[in-house]
Amino acid sequence: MNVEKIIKTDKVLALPARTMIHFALVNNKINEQFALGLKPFEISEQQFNVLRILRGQKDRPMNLSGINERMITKMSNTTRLVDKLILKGYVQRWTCESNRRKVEILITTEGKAILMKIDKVIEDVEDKILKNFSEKELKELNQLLDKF
Amino acid sequence: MNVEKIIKTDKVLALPARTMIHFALVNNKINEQFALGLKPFEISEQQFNVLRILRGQKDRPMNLSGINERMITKMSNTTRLVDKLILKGYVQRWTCESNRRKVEILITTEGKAILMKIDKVIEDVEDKILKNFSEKELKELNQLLDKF
DNA sequence: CGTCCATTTTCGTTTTAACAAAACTTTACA
DNA sequence: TGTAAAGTTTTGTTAAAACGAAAATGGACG
Repeated sequence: MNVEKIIKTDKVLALPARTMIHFALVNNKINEQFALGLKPFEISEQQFNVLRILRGQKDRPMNLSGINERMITKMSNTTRLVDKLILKGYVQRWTCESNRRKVEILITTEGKAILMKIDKVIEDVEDKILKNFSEKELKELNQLLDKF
Repeated sequence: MNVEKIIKTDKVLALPARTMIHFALVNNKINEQFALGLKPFEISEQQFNVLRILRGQKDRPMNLSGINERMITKMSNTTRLVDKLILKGYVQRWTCESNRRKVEILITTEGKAILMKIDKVIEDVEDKILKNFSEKELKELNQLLDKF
């Protein structure tokens, strides 16, 4: 990926600015690929994230805050993400017995099933996106990303 | 930034998956900072990009495709970005004499003026985001980003 | 018990993005 | 010239995200 070529400039970009633009371009590329992979499942990337998070808790139900803390979405929208997933039958929700302010959210069997299918596709997408990286380079990249 | 801590997992993530999550987290952080910096100017990041692109062309007017090629937004939305900027008085638009399908878009004096103010803020945001990076590390990061 | 406050979730609204299709102009060419 | 095709921009519609405020419950304390 050549930044200057993509944004069609012949100027020399300052390194920090170039890094920011570079980052945005890569992120865009990644998002496109993920969206493409998820499209056949008619599920958005954030919905997919919710499902992954719920699966990670095994069969322990989570409440909204718990889910939200692990995501980058705003709380108010997490509610709606869960709404969508309920409509599709991938998660269940009920209000918590002991504390009626809370809700308990759990992934369903159907949710787990589709997640397994999606997993394969996502792995392929990841491999495709990262195909130019050696393991060593990936580690270096992760170390650099840690600095943010 | 510690990925596992942020997403509150105690699992060992596969390196490709971790990289993708890492990337998304960093991108989110960057966007938040930029949005915060731009907020006082009541201008979105994409609107800011349009202005920067127009300035880059000096006083040569651009058409929509030209702007759009340098951005990650879809064409149809670039129209609306320009609409917003016209309302604010930062750009002008008229239909091209020689080819009436095209439009000519130009940054105004007001546009250049606000851009100069924004520049300072954006530089600060960049420096803040990248404060943990040495120049050498920034170059390494850019080289790794090129591999995408 | 009643009242105030903190916690948790949801709702309403506005802005932004994605996608598809229409509108308008030019060009080519029969 | 008339008409189809291609190029350029705009519009319409729907889904997603950002932001702020409201609702509902639980806990503390007079």
